[in-house]
Amino acid sequence: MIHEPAACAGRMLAIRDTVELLSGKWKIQIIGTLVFENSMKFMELKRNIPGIGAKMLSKELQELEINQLITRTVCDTKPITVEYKITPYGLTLEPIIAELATWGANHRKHLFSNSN
Amino acid sequence: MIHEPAACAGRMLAIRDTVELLSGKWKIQIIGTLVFENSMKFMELKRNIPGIGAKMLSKELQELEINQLITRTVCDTKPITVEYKITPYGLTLEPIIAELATWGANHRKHLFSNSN
DNA sequence: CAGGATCCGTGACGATACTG
DNA sequence: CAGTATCGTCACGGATCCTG
Repeated sequence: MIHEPAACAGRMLAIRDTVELLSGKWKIQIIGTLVFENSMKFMELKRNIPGIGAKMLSKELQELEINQLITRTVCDTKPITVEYKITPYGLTLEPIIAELATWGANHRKHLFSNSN
Repeated sequence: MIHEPAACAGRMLAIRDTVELLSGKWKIQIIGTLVFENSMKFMELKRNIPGIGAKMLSKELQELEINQLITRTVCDTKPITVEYKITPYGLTLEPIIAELATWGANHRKHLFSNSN
């Protein structure tokens, strides 16, 4: 963590890249559950992420797949079924997810201790 | 990091909270520069974040201030000047920012090694 | 210089209905 | 069940002008 202007600019660019990759209302949540569960069916994901619609889930999953963060596998079960799995590269995001989770948990306590 | 359903739901909630707090196109970048520079004038921030407009910068700063992540101080200089500073609580976000930055940097290498 | 007021376009997002 | 197609909306975000 050096503090020169050039390094700072590069750091900002890196941040921008990551944020853009995880843009959208649901991507972080999707990655968050897949990092934990490793693998999940479309319907399970939909149930696990309250409020998301099929269209949005489908779209976000496609974008995540394009970026090599997850894989999509069609299982030939009775009614067709699709399994989404996090890739090794996607697992790389785990530290970010973990930080977001622990910060959010602490934030709850913070709000509470301020008598909210 | 236990793996029971209840803990999972709580974790998702925490993630959601954090993401919401940092929602918007610019908040993470603003926090990112303030975590580094600690304190900055409005105009410096605007120069430091390419593409942002005065209205957006102002709005995002207000929301960050409401959430106790930064402070706003009016300096009575010749033409008035406002200084934004990260709070101790705001500094708490540093691990998240750091993770985003290092991941983004690695992502660049990843894309390069895949001959893009 | 900081930032509010106003106007406006775009696209992200949602609901519904439909196919294989 | 998984996904697409179609349609509609609203708020996010940008450009410009104006004030203390």
